[in-house]
Amino acid sequence: MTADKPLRADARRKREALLAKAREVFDAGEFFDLRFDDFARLAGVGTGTLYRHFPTREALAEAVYHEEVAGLCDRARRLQATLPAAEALAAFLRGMVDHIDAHTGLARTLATLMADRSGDLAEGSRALEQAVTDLVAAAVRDGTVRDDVDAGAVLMALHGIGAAHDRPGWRAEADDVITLVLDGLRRGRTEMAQPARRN
Amino acid sequence: MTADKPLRADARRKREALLAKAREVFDAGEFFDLRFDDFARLAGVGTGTLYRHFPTREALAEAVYHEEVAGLCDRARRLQATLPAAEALAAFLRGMVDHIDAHTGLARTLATLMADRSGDLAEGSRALEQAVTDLVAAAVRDGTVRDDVDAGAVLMALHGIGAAHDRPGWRAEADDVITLVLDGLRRGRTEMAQPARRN
DNA sequence: TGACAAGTGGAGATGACCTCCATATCTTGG
DNA sequence: CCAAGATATGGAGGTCATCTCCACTTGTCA
Repeated sequence: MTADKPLRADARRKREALLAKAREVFDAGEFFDLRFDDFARLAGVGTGTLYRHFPTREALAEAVYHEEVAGLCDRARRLQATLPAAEALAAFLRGMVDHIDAHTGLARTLATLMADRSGDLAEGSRALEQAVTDLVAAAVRDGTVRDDVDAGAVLMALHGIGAAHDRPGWRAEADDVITLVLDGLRRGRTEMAQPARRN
Repeated sequence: MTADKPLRADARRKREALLAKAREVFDAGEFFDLRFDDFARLAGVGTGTLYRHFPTREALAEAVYHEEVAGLCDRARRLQATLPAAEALAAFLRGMVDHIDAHTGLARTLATLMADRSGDLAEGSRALEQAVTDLVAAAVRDGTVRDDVDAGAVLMALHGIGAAHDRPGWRAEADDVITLVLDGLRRGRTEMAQPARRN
């Protein structure tokens, strides 16, 4: 998988410059308002070089996203190691909202990419999904969370939060989504909520 | 608002043709794989005519989306008139999943547009939002649903469902999201779910 | 240090988007 | 019914972002 060849010193430097500038532009939310060529210039690199390192906008985004996700996964692991399962899950989800809130531009960018070509980001997402799945599984194991809903549902809810981040009352609503999910995850309680599954 | 001038017979016909073809292409999920010019040809119309009626892709989408939303709002009103508030809400949300499931291409298209330029669809969305808000408000009024979460949170969750519609286990996960939301909406239950709001 | 490999940058081809206007089609008053 | 004016059409062509290509520079290794 990561059988990448050594990469010349020169090249690594340019690549780093591109990533650094990309992170900056991401956070400013200007990723899509910028001509891709201009972005190259902005990073002090020729167009050709940009395209060599990142063949598409999405590839560049994926690279940034990757580090982002790695950080979040670390956090999930730390929480899981130091808190009871249910609290770890709650803390993680609350933290996600904080994180998105603190990096609005990045959230906007990623939401767009997700919707556009979710395939390209799927690999990065997988790690995040795994982290959430682990958190939920642990809580199910110790009986604090119901076992009849898929962790994917939590991912979907998170996705909704990220994708809708430009709503006026975003922060409050996002917190409410988490509240609903966490309360909904408590064991039992399915009276008015049977899916009318057809065939 | 709708102070549109009469529109010539000819023009109306073309416009209708465009909308019909658009709906078709939407449902097939090919909306973004098609050159906009080619779409005009496909609908049997010149490029100029296409652009006159719908200045942008988004404008065209908005028109299709508008009818879509009108149908959903009707449904919400009917449910609200014939069922107890909580059941109406549940039925509506379950029905949304069915609807999206039955119109995958459309869901994909709308999700993309939402993320890209949510501003353009905001007007259409507003009607849907109002419908959900009404359903929730009624359920809050008769005491079956908690009053401390915003209806916007439900919208966000729905958004997540729509946006993630290409996940492998979509249907089951979508049902689970609704289950979580509905169970979470039941009164009380906030022990492990306090938002750690900062300032 | 020389020679080969690896990487660079930017000029220009490509192709999608949108504008513009000469032409065609409706409509309406006489 | 028919002219005249208003309204709408379509597609050729301009504009501009994207991406390719290759002559040249820079790094690496013996």
